[in-house]
Amino acid sequence: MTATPDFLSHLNPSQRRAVEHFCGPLLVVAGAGSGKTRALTYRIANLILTHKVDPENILAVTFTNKAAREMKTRIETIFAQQMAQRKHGQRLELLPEEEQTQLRSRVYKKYIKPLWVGTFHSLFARILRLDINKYQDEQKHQWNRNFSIFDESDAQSLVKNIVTKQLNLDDKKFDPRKVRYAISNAKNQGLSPLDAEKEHSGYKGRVIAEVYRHYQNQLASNNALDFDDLILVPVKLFQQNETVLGYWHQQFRHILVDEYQDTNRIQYDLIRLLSTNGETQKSAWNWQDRSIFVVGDADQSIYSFRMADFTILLEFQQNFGDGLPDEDTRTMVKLEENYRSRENILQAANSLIENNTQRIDKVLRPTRGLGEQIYVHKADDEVEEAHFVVNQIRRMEQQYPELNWGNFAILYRTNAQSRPFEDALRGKVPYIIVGGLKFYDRKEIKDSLAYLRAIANPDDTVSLLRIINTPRRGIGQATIDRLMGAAQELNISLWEILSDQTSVNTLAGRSAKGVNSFAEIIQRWQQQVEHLSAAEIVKGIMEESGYIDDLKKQGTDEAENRLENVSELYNAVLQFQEENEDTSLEGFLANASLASDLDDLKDGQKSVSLMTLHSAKGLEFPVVFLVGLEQGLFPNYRSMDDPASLEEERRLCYVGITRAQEQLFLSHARERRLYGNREPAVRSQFLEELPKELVSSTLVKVKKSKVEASENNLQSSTQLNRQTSKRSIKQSQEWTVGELLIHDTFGTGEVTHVFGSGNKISIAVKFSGIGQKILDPTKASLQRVQ
DNA sequence: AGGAGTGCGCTTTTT
DNA sequence: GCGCACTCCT
Repeated sequence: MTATPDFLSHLNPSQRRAVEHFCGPLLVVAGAGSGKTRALTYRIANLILTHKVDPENILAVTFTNKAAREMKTRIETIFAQQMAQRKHGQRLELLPEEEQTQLRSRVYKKYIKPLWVGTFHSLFARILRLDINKYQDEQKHQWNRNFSIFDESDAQSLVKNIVTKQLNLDDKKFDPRKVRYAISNAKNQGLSPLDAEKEHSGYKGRVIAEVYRHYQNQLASNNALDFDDLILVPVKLFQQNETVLGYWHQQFRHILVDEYQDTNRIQYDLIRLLSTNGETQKSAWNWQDRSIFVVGDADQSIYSFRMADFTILLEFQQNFGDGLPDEDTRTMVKLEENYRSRENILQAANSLIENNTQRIDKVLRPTRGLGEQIYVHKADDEVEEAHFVVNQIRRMEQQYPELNWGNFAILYRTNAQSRPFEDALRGKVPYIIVGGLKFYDRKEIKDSLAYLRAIANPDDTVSLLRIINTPRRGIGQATIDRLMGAAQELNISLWEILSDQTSVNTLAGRSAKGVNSFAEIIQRWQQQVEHLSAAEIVKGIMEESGYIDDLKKQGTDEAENRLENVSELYNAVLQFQEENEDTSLEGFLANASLASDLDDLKDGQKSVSLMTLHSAKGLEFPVVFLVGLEQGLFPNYRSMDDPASLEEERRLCYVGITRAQEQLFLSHARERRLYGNREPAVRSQFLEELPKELVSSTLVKVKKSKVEASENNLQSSTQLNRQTSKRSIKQSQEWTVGELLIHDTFGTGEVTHVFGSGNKISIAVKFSGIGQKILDPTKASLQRVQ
């Protein structure tokens, strides 16, 4: 590999400082759209290329699995590019396809696969599968490497069961959801059930601590962990076992954390333990050949309900850095140029966020043209709002050849708002909904996974109970109660009863036959788990259990759909096996529990994206519709009487606005259905916080009667805004000779000629070391420099 | 044991 | 306005 990587020329000076930083701590304050992913990926590449860091010594924490995948792909491209240059003296994309694939797969194997890139949860689930046998909690509970990961609904029902059945409490007074939240809270402060008991003197707190204790006992007896445990257990393990900590400290010499403003205390503890080997004295730290590199933006902190705490970011300079003022510090870099959005959009975002008091001043310098005004649409109700948005999308898609459906996003505060938009889009425009009912939350998928979990981890009683009578095997509640009662009395797991025919025959009475045949199927697959791939097991167990036949027998559309989903799950397993070396059932299950809908959002998919503002973090779209801007909805009524929560809502709005590249539409309705009743709605205060001169509401209103009308009508009603829109889109193509730009694959270049006019522009760009290229600016992905 | 019918409460956001 | 939990009936 080359000694001085030329890819560094793609960076602006601050990005370059961040990328070239080698040892010790560094905080990168990265505003929206300032190229932080670029900084992260280039830095990783540079560590390996320039500083000869072994990829397996790099730990990079991302916020979603999707971000992790993207990061890996981008690093792979950098390496493949370098290799193409060195071995063939050519740009990667100029090589034969076959050659490219081969190069990429070599790069992947050598440099990408050994990297530790993922979310906190997936990375530490992986570490726990290696080391959890060395851990014991305060109450001497232990787990083994086949542990199940309980998702939020598993956790929820466990709590509910404890509150209502085991402790016979009033679930009005002890709302299982609130209790679960309190437990999560305790875990995120690193408190054990015993700590929680000491912490609380009041009745309610003590009861919750008791539920927590029961909850933790049950997790342990199921050999299961919840999401919080995936972070908490490693922290406790590292604290109680310095050999284990030492091992991982040694392993992860370079730690990178993305979206640092959304980490919470316990995640901070984890990172701190790993990077400092548990030394509390700064003077004892040794940064030789080590670094901690975090990237974040306090203005985009939107996960405090998940205990995220952006003061952790603000404290980085004291905790890790030199603590010097901004002018003198060597442990902080600010990325302030925004390469994403039009100036109008940026100014709106900036004005909005200035209404927050809890922030550090940060400027976002625009690098692109002024762009369009922001349109605010006042709709009659949520149905008309949806029609407005959909019609606007159809118009623009038709009008601008450079726009496709995938360039539009509809963002809302709550998942429940998606329905009217789906209704308006259906049959007309391809769309995908991110979030809401996730694939892995569907009944048939949860059932399938329960079969797999029961096979991988026989102690997982929750899963066994889910499927013991699904499909129907004539096993009723009475039988289940007797089996469970016996297990509890003997202090053994349900499975130990089920797998013993004598016990079953005594306890289950007339259902014994069903129970025994169920146990026998599970047992047979358990015995083969080591020899078979996850895919073979899924296929086998779902057929043999009668689950598939049962659905086929039903013959309804719904059952048909469920069958499709089950086979979709099978495909997911196959895909997982292709992408991962760990093809074991446990490997797949861990992945499945931590997967999210967002992970499937692909760029190539030419569909309008519908999602919540939270899901939209980190994404960008040429045209964004931010809908439902009404008091009580956004900002949400639960946040309105608490200043800190209101500021978080405002940050959420800020995140939404800064997703837009070219054009931003905001909408609100005069009245809206809520729980089935029509309620009048008031404009969101956030709308009032935008500078008047940036906003326009003169867009031609589409009347309800026109909604079903043909394209002709749509065209005529758009007359007014056509000119202005056109100007905005065109502006992105206006290039002048001498301008500098960054091309995704060719790097930095200078515009030498501009050909043609109007929509048919092409430009000639001179790239250093590559020469001149003629590009279509509407097709190529270009970033203007300054 | 299992299906059908009724009433109640609910909506933030997610790894 | 919908999903879920509970009850009653076969």
